This record gives sequence, C-alpha cells and structure tokens, in this order.
Amino acid sequence: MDLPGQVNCETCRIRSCAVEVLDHQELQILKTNCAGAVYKKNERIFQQGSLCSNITYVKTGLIKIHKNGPSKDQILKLVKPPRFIGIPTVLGDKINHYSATALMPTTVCFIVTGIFKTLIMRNGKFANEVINSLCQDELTFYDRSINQMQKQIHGRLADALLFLADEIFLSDSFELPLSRSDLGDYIHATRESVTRTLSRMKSDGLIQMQGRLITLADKEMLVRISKLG
DNA sequence: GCATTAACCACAG
DNA sequence: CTGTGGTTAATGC
Repeated sequence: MDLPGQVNCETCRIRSCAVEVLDHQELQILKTNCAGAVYKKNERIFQQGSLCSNITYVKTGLIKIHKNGPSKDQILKLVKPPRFIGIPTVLGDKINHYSATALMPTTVCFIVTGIFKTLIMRNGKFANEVINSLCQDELTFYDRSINQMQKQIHGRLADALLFLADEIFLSDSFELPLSRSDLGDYIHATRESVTRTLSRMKSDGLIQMQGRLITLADKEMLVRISKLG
C-alpha cells in the first residue's frame, strides 16, 4: 500500500453524492480527517475479523467484498467505484464481518469513523445520501441472492459475465479481473465447473476467450440463459 | 433404470 | 493457476 496521504476533498473530482451536499465548513472537517491510499492487485484493503477504524471510499479500480465461510471463501459482491464500502461495519459493529481486496490497481480514501458519524448527525442531506446508497446496495444484494439460489451454473455464470460487461467494464470485451477460482467463489461453484462451463460457452459460440480475455459473442443468448437459469 | 448436474479428486501443463 | 478426465451423489424423468 502506497500513501499519497494528503487529499483535498474540496477539489476532488470523484467525490460521492453524499460528500457533494456538504457545505464549506463540513468539507474542511472532512479534508483534515481523510487520507488517500493506493493498492495493487490482490492487496487486502481490510480484513475480516479485524477492528474497523475507518470508512473506506473506493475512488478508482475494482474491489471484491468477500467473506470466509465454514468451508471456503465466498465473494459477496464486486464493487465498482466510486462507492463507499464498510458503512455497515462502522454503524453496525466494530469488527469487520468481511474482507475487501483490490482486483486491480485501486485508489481509496479513508475517513475517520467519528467524523463520518458527525457528518451524519449534522447534515440531513448527507445522511439521506448515505441511506440511499445503503438501500441500493441492499436491493441489489437481494436480487443477487435470489439469482444465486435459484439458477444453475450456466445461468449464474451468464449473470456474472453480463454483469462484468454491462456494469463494470461497459464493454462486451474485457480482461477478466478474477481467476477461475475467484469466479467460482463469486458464482458459488468450483473452479472446475467454471472452467468447464466457460469452455462449453466458447464451443457453443456464446463467448470468445483467449486466456483471461473474454468477448461476449452472442449476448442475446447469454441473456436468455441468464433468465432461464 | 437412465440421464443430467456439479462436486470431488488426481494429475499434467 | 488452469484444463481434463474419471468418479460419485443427488435429482428428475
């Protein structure tokens, strides 16, 4: 982790909707209690089980939120910046219930927990934006849970590919940021099943694939597979 | 029964 | 870290 350290929230171009509604004085408060950091691919940003001391705001890059279950690691969600992570921890418990790891070079800002709470108490609009963001997250998570539980592997993998293309990379052709094993943790499958299903999709002409470079060739069909499960 | 799905295991690049 | 193949348990005609 490198520390560019000092940041200026007043001139920051990628600040959140929440921070957008802060007044001048509040921005000053934030600025003096905020520090930037840079993570490389596969570097842990915070660790499940450890004490949570900061709110994390992901500015650029891509991260996974994951949690060690009884048998193996599970990726709860992929977070595309800009986005706050760790709000549930700060407001709900002191210990991280999950880990966050960078999947590509990622920049974040840490905000001192107490200051974050102060801003919530002090500025209703700020609090409202925070709640909005939490609600969105919860709704997406419900949808994803249903999909994971009721679809079989082709549908789940199609979901993941469509999500990566449409939500993360905004392109039908992208470099897979996850290993096969990670992808398995994400869609609730073994790495072998991921490999097999991907090569099946390739031979069926649904996708093109060279190593980690994926191109969605037949999106209509992928959508149908995703819907049918 | 028979087919399908997907995990588990082992071994090889 | 990946790809493949054999095996196996569960589920559904």
